[in-house]
Formats: sequence, C-alpha cells, structure tokens
Amino acid sequence: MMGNSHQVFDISKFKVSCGDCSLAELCLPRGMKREDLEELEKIIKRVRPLQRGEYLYHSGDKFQQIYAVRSGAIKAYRTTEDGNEQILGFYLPGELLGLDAIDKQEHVCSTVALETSSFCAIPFSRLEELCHKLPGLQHQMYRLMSRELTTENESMLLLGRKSAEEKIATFLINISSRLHSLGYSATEFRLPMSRQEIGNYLGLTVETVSRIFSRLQKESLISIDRKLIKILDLEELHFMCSGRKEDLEGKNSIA
Amino acid sequence: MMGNSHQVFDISKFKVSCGDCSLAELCLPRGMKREDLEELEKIIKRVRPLQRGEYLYHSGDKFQQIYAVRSGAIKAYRTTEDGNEQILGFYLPGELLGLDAIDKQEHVCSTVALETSSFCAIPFSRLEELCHKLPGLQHQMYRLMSRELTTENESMLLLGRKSAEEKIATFLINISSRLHSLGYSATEFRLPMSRQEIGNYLGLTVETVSRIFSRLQKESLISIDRKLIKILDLEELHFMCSGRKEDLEGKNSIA
DNA sequence: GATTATTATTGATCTGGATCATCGTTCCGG
DNA sequence: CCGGAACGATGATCCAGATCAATAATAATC
Repeated sequence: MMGNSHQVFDISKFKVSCGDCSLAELCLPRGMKREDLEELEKIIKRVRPLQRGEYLYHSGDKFQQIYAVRSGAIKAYRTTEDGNEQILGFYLPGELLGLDAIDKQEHVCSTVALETSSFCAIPFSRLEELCHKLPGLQHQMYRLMSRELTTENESMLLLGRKSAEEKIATFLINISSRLHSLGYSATEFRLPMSRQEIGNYLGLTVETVSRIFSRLQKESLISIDRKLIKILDLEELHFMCSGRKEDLEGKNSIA
Repeated sequence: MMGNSHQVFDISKFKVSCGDCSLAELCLPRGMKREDLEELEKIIKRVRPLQRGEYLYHSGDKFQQIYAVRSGAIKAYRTTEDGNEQILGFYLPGELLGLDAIDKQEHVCSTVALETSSFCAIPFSRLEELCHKLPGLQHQMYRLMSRELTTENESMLLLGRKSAEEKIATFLINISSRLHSLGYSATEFRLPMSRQEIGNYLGLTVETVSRIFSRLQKESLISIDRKLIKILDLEELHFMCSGRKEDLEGKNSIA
C-alpha cells in the first residue's frame, strides 16, 4: 500500500471550493447562486483519494453521505444471491454516488475505484437541511436524481433489447460523450475498466466483448490498443446503437 | 369512447383526503404529520379515471405533475430508435409515476392504463414549494426517488444476469409481494398485463413466456387460468429467483 | 530480468431462447 | 349469435452468444 508514512495526507488542509471547481457545471453546484455555493462548500468534505481496488463504501454500510467523483473512475456493483457480481454502472468526474441508499439508510451496492480517484463527500442530513434553505439546491437534487432514473431506464433498454454489437457500440458512445462533456476527446480515450467489467455490465461474456472489439476494429470503426480506444467512425457507431440495420439501398426504409 | 355525455364526471366534487386514503402508508404521505398532510391534500388533484388503453401522458409531453396510482395498473414504456417498444415498468396503487421527467422538464416515457385505473396528480412546482416548508415531505420525496433507483438497479440485475426461468419467477414473486403489501393475497392474483407485455418487460418473447408458464405449471409451482395466477409453492419459486440450482443432495453446497 | 498471475484474444462447440408456423381460445362489435 | 381480431399455447428449426479450451500479451512480484 505504498506506505510512505512520513508523507501524511492531511485532508483538513484542502478547502473545498465548488465555485472554482471545473466540474461545477456538471455536478451539484450547477445553476446555484454564488452566495448559495458558499453555504454548500461549508458542508462538503474532501475524502482521501483511493487507489485502484480500494472501496469507497460497501453494500450494507450505514448511509451518511453521498459522494461526487472529482477525478478518476469508480464502479458500483451488487452481489447477487448466487454470489456473482453485477456491475450497475461506472461513474466519472462530476457524477454523484450513493443516492440509492437514502431509502434504506444503508448502502445497497459497493463501490470500488477503477484507478486512482478522488471524491467530495456531502453529509446527507446536512445537505437535506441546506436544501431546505436553498430552493435552488433542492431543485438540483431532484434534477440529478431524476436524471439518474432516466439513465437507468436507458440501461434497461440496453440490457433488454439490444444485441451484443449494439450493446458495445452504445457503451462506447456513452463513455465517449461523457468524456467529451468533461472536456476530453470524444474519439480517443482510455477505458478505465477491464473487458471483464464491460461484459459484466452489459450482460455479456469477456469473450464476446473481446470478439466484438476485434470485429469493430476489423471494420475500421475503432482502433484498439489495449485499453486505449480510438473511434474512427463516430457516425457509423452511433448508427449501430439504434439497432437499425444498415440500409444499403432503401434510404427511406424507416417509416 | 363510451361517450355517455349526459353523465359528466365532475372531478371538482372529489376532495382528496390523503389522511383517509388506504394507500397513505405506501404513498407520499408516509411518515408525515397530520397537519402537514392537510397542506399536501390542498395541492393534490384527482384526475379522470382512465380506461384500458388510455394514456396518462405521452413521451415528450411537458412535465407539470407527478402521479400516484390510486387503483388499477399502468405500464410505462419508451419507444426505441428502431420503433420498438420497451416496457420499463408496471405501476400498482401507491406507486409514483413521472419522477424521471424532472430533469428534462418533459416526459421521457409514455404511460398507458392496463385496466380501468385512477390517479392522483401532484403539480410538481407546488410540491417543490411545499417540500421547502415541510422537511418531512422533502425527506419522503428523496426516499421515494431513492427507492425507485434501487428498483431499477434490481431490474438491471434481472435483465442482465438471469435466465428466462429466473426472470419469470422473479417477476411473479415481485408482483406477488407488491400485491401482498397492498393487502391482497400473495398467492392468488390476476395479472393485469398480457404475456406479450411480460415478455417485453423481461426481454423475452411471448413464446418463451408462455412456455415457461406452462413448465412452472407442470412442475406444480403455479397454476394458471388465463391471467389468473395461483402460486402453489412460494418457497420454491423464491428459491428459483436466486439462480441457485436446486441442490437435491448437497444441502450445504453454497459456501 | 526471471517468474508468476492476470487479462485479452481467438477458435471450436454447444445451447437457451429466438424465430417461424400452426392452431385453439377468448374477447368484442355488429 | 356470429365472424374477425387479439391473445395464448405448443411444436420445429435456427442462431447469437455462452461455454470450453488454448495461447498470447501484459502487469505485478521478487
């Protein structure tokens, strides 16, 4: 655990400043007034960065705070009754974790860092109080939870109806657009998760993921170097997501 | 549309009383104080009952209110880019509809009554204002949205990892327990949706649904008469959900 | 830098559930 | 009460993706 004990990480030194955070427009602060932001900053805590494989929280842990990803990437999963793992989602900077724990007051999934990652923690009871004072914050909370509902609906659609190829294409487009809205390239990025994890998330085996990656490469839609992905034909990949067969002739096929 | 125009349905006559509603403990009012409930009742409207096949709202409609099912059953679905329908869920009395529309301020799915059904409508902007006054209501909103997130996570698990048989078993157990918490029998009920709709929701074809229903009946786990289901072996059906193979000998097989 | 463990790719084979096809049953409007 | 449409059940066949198996590439550990 690279235990260089002489170099203590002192969290208290870091004052959180949402106003200056590059993620402000994606994260909780979005749409909030400057003075309200200062109130929010007071309750937010920076937590110790996690290394790959370290847990942010475990399923069953008492729910006390929600988290926002500052940097890195993390996965959320559940363990099924038969002992397998089902990955429920991957979270990138600006995204909120732990909202599903409010109901039962304990975490219902576990979250593990996929790479070195940092987070903000927001004590939920204090956030609730603050929402009570700041309608803008309350509204933003509703928006973010609502958006997560929509995202999960889309995941159901993904898992329920799409072929393996469509799943992979949709997955790549989804990661691409999320990275893009973070200011990164939409066509060239490093996947933070393994093939195994992609497969698990999409309801496919590793072998299928690997094969389809190879196929997409052969068709010159993407180029792969290990975890590095270059999207060569974004348009065609987009098209693939929809499940419509490539209509070579009849351009007016869809009514 | 059974246009008996002489028998106008006058909504204004119906004063909504959450305090007396049998669904109070499942629905929004749960955990709220008596005097706060009165405030809530003031903003809630009763809407015209829907007949089978009538829409509550369409995808794309402007979002103005959320709905609570009072009686009956309704399905929510999206239309995929290739023109197919994906059912996202079935809603029973006490359950809230439309929360996924808050973010975009327009509905992202359509909802159709599966049978004659009635609803309460809660104007969202007024609800938000009220949440601001009543912390108990705000908390309940967070809880309900959080619970919906959990439910959808479970759906992902269902669609991503389970076999056809496990899907059907899980579906039946799920309906059974929801009806049970509404005060109905957990072992004898009428499915409000068609085989087609069950299949669509679970990512299976009608034929598969039909075959597995027949198989479960042959194995004496359930008995079927059209849409009427009797669960004969609730325990075994529960067991089936988990995906663990029936361990005939090694009772201690799962580590 | 050698050694082992993990992760990824690719091929061969198998199978659960899709697809296609048929027929019985229930529902509904005239 | 009839005729057509929607719904449900069941059989025959097919195929996408799982499973099994082997190897290659990369990373982690000493």
